[in-house]
Amino acid sequence: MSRDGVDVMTIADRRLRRVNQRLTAGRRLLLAVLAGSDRPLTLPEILDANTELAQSSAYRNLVVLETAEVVQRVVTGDDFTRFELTEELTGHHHHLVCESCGRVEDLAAGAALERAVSAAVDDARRRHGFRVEHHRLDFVGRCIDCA
Amino acid sequence: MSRDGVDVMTIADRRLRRVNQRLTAGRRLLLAVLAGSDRPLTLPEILDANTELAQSSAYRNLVVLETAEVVQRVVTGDDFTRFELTEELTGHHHHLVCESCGRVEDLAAGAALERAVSAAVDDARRRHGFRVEHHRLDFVGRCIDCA
DNA sequence: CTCAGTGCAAAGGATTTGCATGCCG
DNA sequence: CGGCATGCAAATCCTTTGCACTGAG
Repeated sequence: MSRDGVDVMTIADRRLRRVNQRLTAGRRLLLAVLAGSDRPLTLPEILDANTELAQSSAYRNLVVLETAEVVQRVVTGDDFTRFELTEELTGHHHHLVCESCGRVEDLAAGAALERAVSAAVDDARRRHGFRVEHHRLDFVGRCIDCA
Repeated sequence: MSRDGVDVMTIADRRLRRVNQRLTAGRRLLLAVLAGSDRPLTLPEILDANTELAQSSAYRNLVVLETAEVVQRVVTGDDFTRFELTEELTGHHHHLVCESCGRVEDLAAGAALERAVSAAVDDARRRHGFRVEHHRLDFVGRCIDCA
């Protein structure tokens, strides 16, 4: 469980209003599924956990939630895009991507690592004029089941 | 230019043989284009640089080169997968991904950052039983032209 | 009532694949 | 000659979109 469910809904409601969208039943359902997972989920996984919602509505609502900055996409290269709550809701973390089964787990970020990343961000600004907004760090390998 | 062209072909030839594949003219062409770029390229970009090759052949050969561990995919989330030479050929680096225009630039990795990453790798092993093979770090933001 | 949200079905589009042809060894 | 690489065209399949309907306010 990533975070207390009430908080997520409250924040989502506020952010949706900010972009003139409403927190509907379907969106609430999606958020509940994502909040109940400790890893990003594919659309099939989301629908399995939740037979109530049509596939197209799920995709459409995820776009809305993404626009409202409540949900973000995680692209790993396998067939499906995955979705998770934004890091402001779950805390900054990285991903462990199993190249055998495709599974994606969350890994909490450490302070030392983030400090080193900050230095690299400065480097990117200085050497490339690139203004970094955020970063993503994926560790690719074999999960405990596939090892 | 990522690396001396002759080296790339020699290494590619060796690795292709290792998986019972040949270094054909088309594959040589693809490698030359990738070796001549300082950033990962989309398939349309590769074909633009190189009118000689059919789209399907390009895709198919990239799969072969990937299997031979000469080429690797870079997935950023926009419409196209990108391709680059494997890091053993180009050196370890990270990516600057512009969320406005989609452009991807290379950023050389620093020693301090890689040390911190190593520590995180150990952490993943200890806490998740995950065996990390490699990692990818993308900095997402605005490139100098889009800032 | 009105308008946004929903579901179904169809379209879109990057990538993959089938198959006939040609070429390298 | 034999088999693999190639090109064209068609298929795949995740994701998006069109459209008519429904329900909340």
